[in-house]
Amino acid sequence: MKTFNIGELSEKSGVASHAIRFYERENLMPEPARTQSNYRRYPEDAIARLQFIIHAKQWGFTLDEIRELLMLQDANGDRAEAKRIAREQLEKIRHQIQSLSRIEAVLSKTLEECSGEGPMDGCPIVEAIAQER
Amino acid sequence: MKTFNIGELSEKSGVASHAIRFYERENLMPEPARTQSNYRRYPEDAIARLQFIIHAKQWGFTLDEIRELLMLQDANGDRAEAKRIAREQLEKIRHQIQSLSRIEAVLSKTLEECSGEGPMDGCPIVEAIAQER
DNA sequence: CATAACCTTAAAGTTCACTTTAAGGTTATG
DNA sequence: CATAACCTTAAAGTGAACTTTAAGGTTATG
Repeated sequence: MKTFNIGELSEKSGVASHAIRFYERENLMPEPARTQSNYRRYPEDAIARLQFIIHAKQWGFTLDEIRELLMLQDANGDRAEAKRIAREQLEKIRHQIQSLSRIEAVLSKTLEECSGEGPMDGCPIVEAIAQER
Repeated sequence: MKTFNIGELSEKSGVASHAIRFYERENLMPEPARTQSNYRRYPEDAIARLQFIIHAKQWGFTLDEIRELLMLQDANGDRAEAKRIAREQLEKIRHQIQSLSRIEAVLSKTLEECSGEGPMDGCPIVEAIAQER
């Protein structure tokens, strides 16, 4: 099986070498084997693990949550736990969508109302922001 | 007209005293008058200004953007500028809603697929995150 | 008139997720 | 065999938006 230096792993995974070391310190990546000269040597599946991290980040998981998921995987832990983490994440995302949608509605309505001409005094945008609600 | 110490303003506006001083350093709040003993003395409209900042933050504006809006107001500047800032903000919010909605769809589908029972090995949630897409 | 509850400043700490810098040691290339 | 291109560590820096701490000075209360 092939093994990689940190630079090669960085290229293959799209994660900067320093970020990989950072993930190691943060217990997201396991400590890899070392060469005689103390260089990190990674097995091939390190690529998949980094890509898991990247995707989980895109899904809005924090590094703390990702660490939890990875620890469950490493321990071949309980699926119910993973489901709980994912469900909490879904809840968070739905909340975000809701509050952003409310803002979107008010902001787009306000923008329609504002001619974009004249001085700030009485500008509907400013007044909408100043509004209590 | 009434004037306030920073603590009273903090209470009335719901913004911590230290945050108010921070906003002053960041040019979001004007330098207020001082008493003989160098205490800040705020006029009543400082409350409205802080509430404007709070609401604009809730709308997702950064402090940089809020500073811009406040400067436009202070200068009684051009409404077209304010509209541009608000339009950019609307664009950002729409983008966020779109990507969150995509994530919501995949995540909720994945959660339905996962029984929540058994070991992690083969868990659809983990596999969905690991997936390239 | 002591002391609690305010106020002042400057500077450092917080969180997140890294990136950058400094000061080296190692390996590959011409 | 010089030198470029890697690798190592520890520590500091980044940015956003504050919060906390330190070390005081001032004002209100019993």
